[in-house]
Amino acid sequence: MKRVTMADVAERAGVSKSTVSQYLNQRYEYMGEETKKKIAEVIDATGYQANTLARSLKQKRTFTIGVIVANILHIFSTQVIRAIEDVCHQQDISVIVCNADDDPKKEEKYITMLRAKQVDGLIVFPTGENKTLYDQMVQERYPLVFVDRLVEGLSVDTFLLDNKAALRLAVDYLVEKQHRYIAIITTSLIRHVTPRVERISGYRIALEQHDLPIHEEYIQGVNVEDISIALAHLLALTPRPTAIIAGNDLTLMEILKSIKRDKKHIPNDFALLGIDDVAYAPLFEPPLTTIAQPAFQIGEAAARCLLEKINSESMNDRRQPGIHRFQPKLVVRASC
Amino acid sequence: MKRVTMADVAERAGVSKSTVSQYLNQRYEYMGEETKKKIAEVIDATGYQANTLARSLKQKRTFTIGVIVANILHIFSTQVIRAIEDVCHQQDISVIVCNADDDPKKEEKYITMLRAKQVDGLIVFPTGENKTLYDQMVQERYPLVFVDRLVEGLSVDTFLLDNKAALRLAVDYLVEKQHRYIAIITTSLIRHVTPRVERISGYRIALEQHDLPIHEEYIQGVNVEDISIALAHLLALTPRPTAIIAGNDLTLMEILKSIKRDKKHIPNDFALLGIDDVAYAPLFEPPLTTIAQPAFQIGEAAARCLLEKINSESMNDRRQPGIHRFQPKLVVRASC
DNA sequence: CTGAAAGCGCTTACAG
DNA sequence: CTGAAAGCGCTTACAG
Repeated sequence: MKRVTMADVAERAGVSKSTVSQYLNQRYEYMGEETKKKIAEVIDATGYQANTLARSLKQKRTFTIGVIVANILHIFSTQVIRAIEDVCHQQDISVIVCNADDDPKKEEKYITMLRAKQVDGLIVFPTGENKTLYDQMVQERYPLVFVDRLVEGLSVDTFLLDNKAALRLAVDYLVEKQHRYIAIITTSLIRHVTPRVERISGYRIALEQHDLPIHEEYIQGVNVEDISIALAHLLALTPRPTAIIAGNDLTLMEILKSIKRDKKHIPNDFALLGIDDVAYAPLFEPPLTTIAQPAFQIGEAAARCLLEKINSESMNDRRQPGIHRFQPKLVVRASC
Repeated sequence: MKRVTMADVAERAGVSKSTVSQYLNQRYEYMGEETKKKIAEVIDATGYQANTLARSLKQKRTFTIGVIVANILHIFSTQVIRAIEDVCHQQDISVIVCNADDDPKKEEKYITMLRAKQVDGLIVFPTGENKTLYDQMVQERYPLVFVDRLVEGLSVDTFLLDNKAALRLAVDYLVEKQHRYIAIITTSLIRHVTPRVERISGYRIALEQHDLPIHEEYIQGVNVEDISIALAHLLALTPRPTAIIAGNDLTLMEILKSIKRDKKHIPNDFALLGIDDVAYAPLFEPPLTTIAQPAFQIGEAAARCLLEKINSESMNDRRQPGIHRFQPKLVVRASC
C-alpha cells in the first residue's frame, strides 16, 4: 500500500540513503560490487521507484516542459505538438500541453500554473496579450520559445512559417493559371495575429509584384461563423474573383462546407487554394491544391531550441534569440 | 534571477513561514488583518509564486494526471484527450499526455515515468500487454481508468463504445438499404484489441440476426499498409460485396484513398459506411454515412471517474469498477 | 568506498 | 492569533 522509499531501500540493504542515491544515479566509481548487488536486489524485490518530485525539488529540474497553444483547433497546432512530444519523449522529457483557446486570461493562468509546477521551459503560441508576463520571463532568462506568432519588441526565439513566401507561392501559382481576380479569406484580424496579418500583407506584396491591382473588398478577415457570408459577399462582387485563397485550415473547412451546401463547382465556379495541407485535401473532389507548412519541422526545431536553452549551463553560451522562418511548399492538386 | 521563496516572503513581511503558508491556503480564520495585508503586499511586490513541487511532496498530491493513449493517430484518441483536458483544466488539474504508439514497451516506460512523477492518477488506452503492471496498480488501489479497450480479468473502470450496438446499427442500415453482401475491413486483429475484435463479432451477430450468411472472406483485418490490397481482394470476390464497412477512421482513410486512385464511384461501385464520424465526412463526394462515437462524452466520463477516485478519501467509498458502454449514433449521409 | 548532515520549499500538527 | 519544529523523499558536498 504505502510506497517504498529510498530510506526503506537503504535500511533493507543495510546501507545509507546516500549510497542508494549514488547507485541510482550511476555513480558507481567507488562502489563495492557487494554493495551494488545488495541494493540491486532490494530494489528488485521491493519494486522501488524513485520519487521524481523529491529529486526535482533538490535538483531544480523537473524534466518537464510546458506547451501552451493559442488554439488547438488548428491542425498546425496539433502537428507541432506531436513533433515537440516526439523529440522530448526521446530525451525522457515530459510535456504538459495547455490550450489557451485564444483567451489571454487562460494563457496567463497556464503560464503561471506551469511555472509554479517548475517546468524547465515553455513553448508558447502566444496570444500576444500578455506582454508583461512574457517580458518577465525574458528578464529572468527563463527558457522560452515562441511558435507561430511574433511578439513585437520581445527578444525570444520564434519559429514560424515564412508567410510572405507562402503567399508569394500561392499568388504566383494562381497568376500562372491565368487568374487576375484573386481574393483571400481568413479568420478575424482584430487581434493582429502574425500568420493572418503576414499572409494578408504577403498577398498584397505578391499581387503588386505581378502588377495586379489590390481590391480591398477582396480581403476578408472575419470570424469563423461569418466565413460563409464573406464567401457569398466575395462571389457577389464585380469583378467577381476567379480564385480564392483560404488563409488557414479552419477557413478552408468553412469554405468547403459552403461549397457543398450551395453545390458550387470547383474550379469552375472559382479556383480554391488552401493554406495548410489538410489530411483530406487529396480526398476532396476536386483534390485541393494547398500550401503546406512544415509543421513537424517547426515543432522539432522549437523543441530542440528549448532543450538547448535548458541545458546550456551558463546563460552566456546562449545565442542571440532570433526569428526562424520555415519554407512553405506548394502541393499542386486540382482545385485551381 | 533567483526565484523568491516562501522564506523570503516571511522574512520581508516579518512573520513566519507557517503564517505565509496559512495565508496562501486561505486559512484566514485566526489571522490578523494586519498580517494579511502585510503578506499580501510582499507577495505583490515580489511576485512570489509558490513552488508546487514542494507542496506536492508534502501533500502527496500533484494535481496532475497522466493519459497514455495506445495510438494517437486515431481521431477518437484526440477527441477523448480534449475532453479529458477540458474537465481537468476546469478543476485546475494538469494533464500529461503520452502516446504509446501501440508499443507495450513504450507504454510501460510511460506508466513508470508518470508514476515516478507522482501523478495522482492515470487514464490509459491499454495496449493490453502489460497486465502485471496494470494489476500492480489495481492491487495498490492506485487511481486508474481505462478507455477504449478492455483488459481481461482486471477490475478497472473502463469507458468505451458499445461496439456491438455500433455494428448492429451499421448492418441494420445497410440491410435496410437492400444490401446482402456486406464486408468489413479493419486494422490488424493480431493483438486482439477490443474495438476491432468486438466490431467484428458485432458484425457477425448482426448478420445472423438478419439471417444473412457469413462469408469469412468478407472479414479483413489487416495492417494499414495492406488495406488497399484487402479492398481490391474484396472487390474481386464472388459474390462481390455491395457494401463495405470501414472499422475505424484510419481504415476509412485508406479506403478513400484507394477509391480516388482507382476512380471508383460510391455508392455505385459499392456502398461505404465508416465507423468514426471524421470531420471531412460531409465534405467527401458523396458525403459519407458514418457511425459516430460519443468521444467527448467518453473522455469526460473517464476523467470525472478518475477525479472522483482521486478525491474519494477512503478507499471504501469507491464503487465497484465496471464497464461503461456508450451508445453510437448513425449519421446518415449519402455513401450507402 | 560509505555515511552523517544539511538542505530543496513547502505543510501541518502542536504549543503558547 | 502566530511561530518553532518536524517532515515530505530525495541529492550533494564533505568527512573519514
